[in-house]
Amino acid sequence: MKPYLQKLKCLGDETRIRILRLLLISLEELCVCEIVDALDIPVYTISKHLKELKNAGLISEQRDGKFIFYSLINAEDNFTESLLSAVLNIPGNIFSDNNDALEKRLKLRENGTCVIGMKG
Amino acid sequence: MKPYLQKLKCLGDETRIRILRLLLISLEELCVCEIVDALDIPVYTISKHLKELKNAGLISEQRDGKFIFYSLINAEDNFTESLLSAVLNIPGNIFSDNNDALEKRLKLRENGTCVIGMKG
DNA sequence: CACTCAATTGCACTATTTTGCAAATGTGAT
DNA sequence: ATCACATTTGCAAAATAGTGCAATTGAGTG
Repeated sequence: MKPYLQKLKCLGDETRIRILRLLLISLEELCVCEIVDALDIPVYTISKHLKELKNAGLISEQRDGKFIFYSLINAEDNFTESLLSAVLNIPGNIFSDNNDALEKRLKLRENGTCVIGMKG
Repeated sequence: MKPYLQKLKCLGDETRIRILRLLLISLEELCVCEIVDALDIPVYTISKHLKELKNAGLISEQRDGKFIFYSLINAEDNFTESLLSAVLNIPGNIFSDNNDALEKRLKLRENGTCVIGMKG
């Protein structure tokens, strides 16, 4: 039960849902500072939520130099797949501000990767 | 965001997941006392969780004399549908004790409805 | 109306979770 | 080694959620 409950609990927080949505929509790995700018939430808060999502097995982490990128795991089981599909089925307008901010932020990438820090 | 988050939060509690599983598997309305016996959890705890599930719009309530029956809503939107399908995708063995107890309890029905109280 | 029983509720208590800040870590550059 | 900067972490405070019991409601019955 524990792993299932852990994933479910993870989805019970607005910030984590917003993070998952960004990753679901953008379909690529995102740098912590890009997520911070897209959601306009303090780094340490984002960082802690990312940790929980990772512990729950919903996202994975790759470091590239100074930057740390997170990406969705690809759901290997029906349970996780249904969960992610639920997140994706939340109407998009709720997230339009976040998406706009992310889009703007992603334009600042160079060679397809993050090169600037926070407060961009 | 609120209604979506409310449903998601609802799924972050083990007791509520067990209640939903019973309703999903049995595919019929269940009396509070039947749920109590199936899960072996105090009535007042069950009652409070049922209330939350109802407030979240996941189940509905019908009184019939002394007894109150709860049943799953039929998901009208993709979001809710995905959520319920996630619950259904949790491996069944975790719930086998509950299912066995429920089955035993349902045998005590008369004319297809609950006629006895708690601690059956 | 009084009694019984199913179910809910109010309140206090105890987790569990979230947040905020300051300090620490890790990495690249000078 | 020092500095700058992205990110994480530890710890205390604040907010939220869950539990247990006693009291209450609501419905049926004598």
